Amino acid sequence: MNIQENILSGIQQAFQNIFNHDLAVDQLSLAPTRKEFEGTYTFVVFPFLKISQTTPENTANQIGEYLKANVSEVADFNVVKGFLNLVLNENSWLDIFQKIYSNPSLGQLPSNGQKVMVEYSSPNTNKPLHLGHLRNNFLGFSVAEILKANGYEVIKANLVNDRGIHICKSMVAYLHFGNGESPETSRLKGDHLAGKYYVLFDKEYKSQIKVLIEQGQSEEEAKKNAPILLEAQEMLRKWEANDPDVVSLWKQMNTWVYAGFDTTYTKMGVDFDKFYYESDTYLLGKDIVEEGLKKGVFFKKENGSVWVDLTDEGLDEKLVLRGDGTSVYITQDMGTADLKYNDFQIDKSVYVVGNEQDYHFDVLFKIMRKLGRPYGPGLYHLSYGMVDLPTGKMKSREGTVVDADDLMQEMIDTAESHTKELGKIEGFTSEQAAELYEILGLGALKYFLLKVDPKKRMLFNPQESIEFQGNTGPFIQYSHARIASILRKADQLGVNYQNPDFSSVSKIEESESALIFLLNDFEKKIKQAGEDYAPSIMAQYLFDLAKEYNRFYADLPIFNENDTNILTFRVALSSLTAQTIKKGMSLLGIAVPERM
RNA sequence: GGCCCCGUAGUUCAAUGGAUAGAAUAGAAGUUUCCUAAACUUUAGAUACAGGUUCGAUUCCUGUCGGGGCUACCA
Repeated sequence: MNIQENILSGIQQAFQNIFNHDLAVDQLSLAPTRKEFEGTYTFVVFPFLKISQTTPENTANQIGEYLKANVSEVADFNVVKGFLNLVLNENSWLDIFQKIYSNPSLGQLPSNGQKVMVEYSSPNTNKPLHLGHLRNNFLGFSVAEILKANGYEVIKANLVNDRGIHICKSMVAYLHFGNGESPETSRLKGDHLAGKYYVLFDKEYKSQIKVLIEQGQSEEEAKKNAPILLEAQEMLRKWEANDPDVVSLWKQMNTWVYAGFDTTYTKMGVDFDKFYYESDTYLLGKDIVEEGLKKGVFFKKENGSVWVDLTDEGLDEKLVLRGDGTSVYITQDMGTADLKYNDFQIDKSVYVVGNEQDYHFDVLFKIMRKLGRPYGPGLYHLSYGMVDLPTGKMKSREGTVVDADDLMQEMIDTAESHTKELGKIEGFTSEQAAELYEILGLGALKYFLLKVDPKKRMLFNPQESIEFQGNTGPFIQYSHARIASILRKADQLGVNYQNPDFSSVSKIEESESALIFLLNDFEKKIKQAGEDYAPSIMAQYLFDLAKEYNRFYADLPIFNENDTNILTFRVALSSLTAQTIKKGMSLLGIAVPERM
């Protein structure tokens, strides 16, 4: 039982003994005391005045007296209006610290026996990844790691969109303008090569439209009749008919693209346990349409098209199969949902997909629940907001995107020049230096994209957004490096902080208890981040922790301390902070350096 | 038009219905014979607007204004 649970159960007893009223513990909660008041935890009594039948002050005072007398950790209390502020005694702080410090599996909750799949990334194979994909990939990876820490068995999945009209566009343009170019001859990464022809397609398409309009067609007609578009559509038909030439070109281009993606994923530091390809799954789901018709969940219209009626759930009627018997996207998504379950018997399934598809997933999940799928209640759309540029939205076709590879490299370069300016790489080999620049550059980028609530739209200003000071990844990394330096010194001096004896430590400074308070919160934050699928909660926490550590660091010079036990305690406190930062940052997919 | 999301310091972000709305950055002023100044300390600055519910509203409800998304037998 941890300290908060202890106090809450004390409050529960207080209500029983003083007001003769039974309350469940989960009706009670503690908030951290604001720093302008004395105390650690605050209990707000306003909601319970009906029970106490007296003034807020009286209620708070009576509960305070009870806690002081009956809960050993509570040393004192004060009451401000309806706020009961609790002061913990010094021994409790040490007890709390020692309990966490001796836990061999810091930041890892025991297995809950559940399996969850996190699908993320899910790129199209006609173009390279951009800034928006970075948010998706970092989010997906981080959420997967956070769920692991919460005790889930996690399967990271990537559903690659490797077929369809967009790939055919790149292929057609390649046939026209490619001259047999390959990644080797052009020295372009494969995904960038495919992207180049996607852009070329659009350029040619637009100029053909212009010509057709000049010849007298309406814009609408011209958009449908442009020869290069007709070619792409014809190519898609051939692909579906398994035309050997088309399939061979398709395989060739995808092979190039995957090699490019591999490089990018490695740089990002993300990975996957399972790949699904839409070329394998795009025909799935038709059996579910049949099933739905039999169960009466779907209905058929006169022209043979199949629909689901979701008006009772506040949505519309939605098409699930075309009149000609061909699939729409949701048909395939139904099939893939079943496929995932059949492959892994997952309890939960998380889809990391942008919020422009909110409606689509709302419909998909409601359908699967109506069909009574066992995994239905565990379906979750992690809907994240777009990343905007100061110039507006990014568009791949028009080339107004921030390329993922370029951006990561710029970050690493910036980290390098910044580090050199500060003169911080004395004694580094060139390999070590290069590794550090990568850790810092990617740390800054990942932290920047993860510190914001995933649901919210965010702005990325390439000039100003990425910094290395303040609420940033490098600030937290720096705090870790500082501690690492202290631990090296402690090791040199033979300080036994691994198995410390704190029996003679009697006084806890304010900056120490504030730090212990935060360290004690780590597990709670892991749970919250998992329940809300929100790495931002972890990011904010780590920033607060690093900030608190730097305050402690400036406040109390460790090696000037004469009392060996106190010195050892402070080194141990530093060590636990470093471990917490390291583990917490790993949940964000961010590495921390030993020196910087 | 219909549906959904969002409006918080100059800027980028916080705040399970709780106290005097927190940070960071940019601005102003300080800290280094002392473990890494990518740090620390001090200072100034914000809930779009109008109602309502509540002991208490940035948070919940209604309306207005502003921004974004969805609205195809596309995804």
